[in-house]
Amino acid sequence: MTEDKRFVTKITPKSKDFSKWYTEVIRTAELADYAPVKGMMVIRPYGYTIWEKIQELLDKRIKESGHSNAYFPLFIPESFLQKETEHVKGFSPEVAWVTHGGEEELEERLAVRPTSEAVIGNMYSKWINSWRDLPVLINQWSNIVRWEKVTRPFLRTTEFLWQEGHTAHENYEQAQKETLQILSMYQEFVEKELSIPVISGKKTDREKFAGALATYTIEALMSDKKALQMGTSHNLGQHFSKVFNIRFEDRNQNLQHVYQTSWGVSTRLIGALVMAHGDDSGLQFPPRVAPVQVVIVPISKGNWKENILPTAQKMESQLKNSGVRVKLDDREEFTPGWKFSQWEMKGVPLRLEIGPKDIEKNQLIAVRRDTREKESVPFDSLIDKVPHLLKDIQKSMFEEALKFQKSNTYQTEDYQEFKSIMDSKKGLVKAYWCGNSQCEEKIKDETMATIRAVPLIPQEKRSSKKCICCGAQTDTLAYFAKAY
RNA sequence: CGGGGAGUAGCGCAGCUUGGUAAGCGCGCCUGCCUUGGGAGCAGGAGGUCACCGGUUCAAAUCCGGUCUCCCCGACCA
Repeated sequence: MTEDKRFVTKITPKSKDFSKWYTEVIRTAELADYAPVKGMMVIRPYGYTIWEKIQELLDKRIKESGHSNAYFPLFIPESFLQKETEHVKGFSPEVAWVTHGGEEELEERLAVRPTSEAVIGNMYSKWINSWRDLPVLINQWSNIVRWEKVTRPFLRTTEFLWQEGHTAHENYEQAQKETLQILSMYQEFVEKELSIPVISGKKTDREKFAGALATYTIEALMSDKKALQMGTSHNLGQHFSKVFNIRFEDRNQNLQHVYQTSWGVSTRLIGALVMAHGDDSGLQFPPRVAPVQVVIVPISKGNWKENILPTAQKMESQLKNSGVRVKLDDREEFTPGWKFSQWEMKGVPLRLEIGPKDIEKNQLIAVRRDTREKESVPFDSLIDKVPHLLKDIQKSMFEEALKFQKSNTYQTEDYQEFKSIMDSKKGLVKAYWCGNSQCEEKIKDETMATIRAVPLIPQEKRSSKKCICCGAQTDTLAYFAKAY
């Protein structure tokens, strides 16, 4: 009978229906809610706090590596977008257009930015004249609109928030160096702060950014064993500088076009946090980005307001002073058990319980969200113990995810085996690929798997094998997976 | 964009086949009492333009047409 009651408020188990679990958990935990316009969502305070943490931690890295923030306009003249043909072909199906200002029809339509290469290119042509002006290292935090046909909260929404870096350099080598430096910055950021292990590499021509020379990506395996693109870094070469006429006089007094890069990560990272770490009880956030790192639940028993609450409050202020994001749940209307479930669902990494028995023993109980291990902690060591536990949770969440990634990564040279893995177990499959997009296409048609990344393997470590699809000799190894 | 499913209280749903009696259930919410170490109990109470627009009818949550949104599976997509 209690089983029935519990079932009502519980979310759909992840194993039963992953999609349903995903949307339910996002709404129940109040990360986001659907907005009245198709494909758009409201990021609620609890979810937005995570975005603020991501911004804070990534912005620091962006600035430390020499970049500065700026802000470019939301609207882009249609003629700008059309200058780079590949670019416009790539984005035109998903651009939203402004056609009127008030009642007046505009002479030229304005695109709501689907990305900012075009406006920024236009501005760079005015700002850059000499090699002394280079490199230009600018980042912007902004919103983006892409008219997507299929949308899902955080993973793909009509409007989303992101960061886009746009740099200009003297030569190809410097642009390439920047592209790869950013890629490894993203990898380090995602693995350290979000506790999500990624694979990194180059995108195939089919999957690269519209208008780029080369696109590099970090990809992670979600817990339903599908891959998610977490961030990309593009070497744009001179494509945009040629069409936007971004020229400079180089050190040898020759006039030439700059070499550019662009790179971004978006609110999709929040979706990744949900799918990589969540379980049947709900969300699970790594402490570094968790909106609430520690929740204190006083056991409201007997005369608890006099006997227990003051201690709980003291714990709260001690932790707050030592920089921990802590919340004291002193609501009277809920039982402790209810609160336990509630905060687990919301993904709080550490819970501290304090009850009459603990007061007697001068201790409290600490419960980890990831392992659910309970341990008693003496009051005296609270301030030392909590940061230590949080650090450990951060680390072991990464290790758990890495273990999952490894045990769901396969390597095969047999196409039948490849197919059967994609059919049954799913996950990442490493296989040799000839580099031909026809093979890539064929594999996609037959297995639904796409090439997520071609890992960057140094020449001397390469070996030569047969393409999984056509059998041609090749030294290119690729990661295949079904993807979001 | 194609195929399928759905929209009734904050959430999950029943009612629709056969139009009228009935806007109903569980959870949540409010008030009070009592409880509180893993989603307590009792009593009372509030809450609905039945997604929207139009049509048929004496009468529509229920029948018909259209629109919007969400979910699932494809196609497409940094």
